[in-house]
Amino acid sequence: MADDIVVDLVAPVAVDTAYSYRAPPHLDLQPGDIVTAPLGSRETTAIVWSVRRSASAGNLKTVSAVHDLPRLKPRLMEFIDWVARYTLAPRGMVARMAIRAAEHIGPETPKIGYRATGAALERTTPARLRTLAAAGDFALTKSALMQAAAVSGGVIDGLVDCGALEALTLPPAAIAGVPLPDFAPAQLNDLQAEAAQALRDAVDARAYRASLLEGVTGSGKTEVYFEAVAQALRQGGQALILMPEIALTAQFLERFAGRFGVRPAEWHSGVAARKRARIWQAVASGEVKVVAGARSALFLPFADLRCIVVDEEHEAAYKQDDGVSYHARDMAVVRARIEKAAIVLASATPSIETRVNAEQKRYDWLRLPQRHGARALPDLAAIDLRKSGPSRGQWLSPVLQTAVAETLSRGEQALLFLNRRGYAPLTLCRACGHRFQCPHCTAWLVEHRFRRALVCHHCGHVERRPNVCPECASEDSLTACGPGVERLAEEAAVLFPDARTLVLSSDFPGGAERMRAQLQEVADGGCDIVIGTQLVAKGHNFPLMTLVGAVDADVGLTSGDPRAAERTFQLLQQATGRAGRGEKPGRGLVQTWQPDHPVMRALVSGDQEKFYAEEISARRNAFLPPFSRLAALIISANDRASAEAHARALARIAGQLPSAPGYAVAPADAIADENEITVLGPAEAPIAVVRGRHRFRILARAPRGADLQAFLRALFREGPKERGGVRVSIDVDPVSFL
DNA sequence: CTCAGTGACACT
DNA sequence: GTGTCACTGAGA
Repeated sequence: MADDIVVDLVAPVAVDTAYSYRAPPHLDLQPGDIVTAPLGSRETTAIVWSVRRSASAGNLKTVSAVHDLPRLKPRLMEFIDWVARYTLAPRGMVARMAIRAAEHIGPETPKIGYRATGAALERTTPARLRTLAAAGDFALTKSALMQAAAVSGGVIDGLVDCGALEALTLPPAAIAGVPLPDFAPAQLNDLQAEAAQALRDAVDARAYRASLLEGVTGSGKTEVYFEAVAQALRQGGQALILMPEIALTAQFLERFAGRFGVRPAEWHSGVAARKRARIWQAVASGEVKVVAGARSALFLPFADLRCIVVDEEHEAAYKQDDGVSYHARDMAVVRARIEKAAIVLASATPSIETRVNAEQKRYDWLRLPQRHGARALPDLAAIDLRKSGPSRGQWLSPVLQTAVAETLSRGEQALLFLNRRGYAPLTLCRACGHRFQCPHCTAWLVEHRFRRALVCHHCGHVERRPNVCPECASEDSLTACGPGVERLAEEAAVLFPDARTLVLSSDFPGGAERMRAQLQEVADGGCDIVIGTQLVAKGHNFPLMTLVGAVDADVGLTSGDPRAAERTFQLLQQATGRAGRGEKPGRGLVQTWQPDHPVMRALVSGDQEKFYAEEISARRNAFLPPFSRLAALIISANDRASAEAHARALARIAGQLPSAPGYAVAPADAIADENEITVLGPAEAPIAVVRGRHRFRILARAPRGADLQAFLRALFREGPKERGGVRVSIDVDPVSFL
């Protein structure tokens, strides 16, 4: 009897192991094929991971069918394996990210268009005439025609029946045009040209090569990395540009089109499932040459990837926290290594991790220290809130008020930047001193006057803002303390009653689409004063903006996270960098209580190097990333007590594992031994409450090179059995250390 | 005694 | 991830 063919399939389910199936010989399955197979009581899509011969496949289920999709390349499969091992996520879940989009490939429903034939009508009605007038020679879809002629579908059907309109099947729209590497090359200055040449060489090398492209806002980083993309195109290869979701704007796509003639294929959560499926296919076939996408684009099945760009490399948004938790910037480097491609990490304010990699020569280091063209960097000054702060009940100091007034009088835009959503960060009772605190965490409740609610920004808890103090029952005694963007808008409306003011905050309804529209409106000059949280600081150009006021620059500095200084510096640098990107020079005013803080000094003096030097040595001394590696176990349950009990039990067991010399309840300063894995025990309070689940966290810290993954796997194996709805997940390379 | 809601478990 | 099964508590 002939041997049976057996295939091992990785299904998009939360398991790590591949399942074996019998393969019908006529399917001729190869690794990378996408198939359907029975799993439990249903049929699932799965990836053929390996093919072998076996004497007895008698008790195995049989593969049902092969999809008519391009085979996944071995390099993508290797990447999936790598990510799963590194992040300790089930391999099936990582595979799912790579093929999720393909599952929406259905038989393409052909679009029907309608066109006037010119045939005479037996009976004319106003609706029919309108429709024929709107129809013309171009075929329009039914809904477009209905809209244009303001008629219902019945009229169109009637016209088709009597021959005045004809229905045609429209050819499917091309998913993306072909970008031309030499469509409109930018004029580069000497430094840019030099950096661009280095990147072209890196792409030409056809080998893994990582480069940090560090350049101040406005120095023309984009033009430079476009040259790397162009070089990949000249070779007939593909390129991927990763960006934080918020930065993927029409503005960027147009800029790309200006350089290459067409827009790149777009990949983010706002793209419809069907369209994503088509892009997925076109990327696999090599038809799509350039993808600009959010972090999930990293798992696309590129046919021939030669270049990856990670724009705004330092952004925390590259970290995915739900489901498989991975850092897209780091995984992009891994993908580039596997694909033997060039990778460019671009930022004005690189992460400490990337800077250290550049300094240690793991990455090439390309620097653009000046702004492109004649534009100077904005003129920055600190406003010492202790000496020249605003009067009581106000948040804008006299200096800033004057600056805004001057800016408005010149017809230019001002940005008031305050990284605090809502109306006021704290509400207290003047009568009894009661402070509104979140029942689940230790955070204050933030008043959102617009929604008439008190909100916990830590865990999402919402309650109605009462009029009476819940503690002492006094009426009208509740006072808002401190500013939020809503309160700032109130102040701006009083100070500048004639200015058009727009508040931009991520918690306003309407989602990402509305946000993009509003950012565009600002860029087009649709308002005079923009009041915004961190999202206005990022990735968008406002050519008319000449003044940026950081209203409370110290926000975030006291959060206790060792990355706080780095993040505050990056944020303020980016926010103030919004000023003066158009024709006119910009100015930045930074209101701070701590003008002597290293972050403020570095910001105002422009001495970024000193800041990096200090931060890096502080990290080295504290044995923090990138001089160690961190992973967090996240223990969550609906019931706080069981989550906490489980976290404590896990920490206790971790302390007994051979590779762990012990654990400390106090974080950060408890290093048992720099050469061994240290477990920092569970915090007393839950880290957060997410969707009703209380989350505790245990940190594990390991020296570079230690097998942190093996340790965590052992901890899982030896750990207490999960019960009481307790779930444990792992976050390798957490963005926040605490 | 039935039914919806919850959690544990297995899936080749 | 998702379907199934056992178990629970509310209601006829």
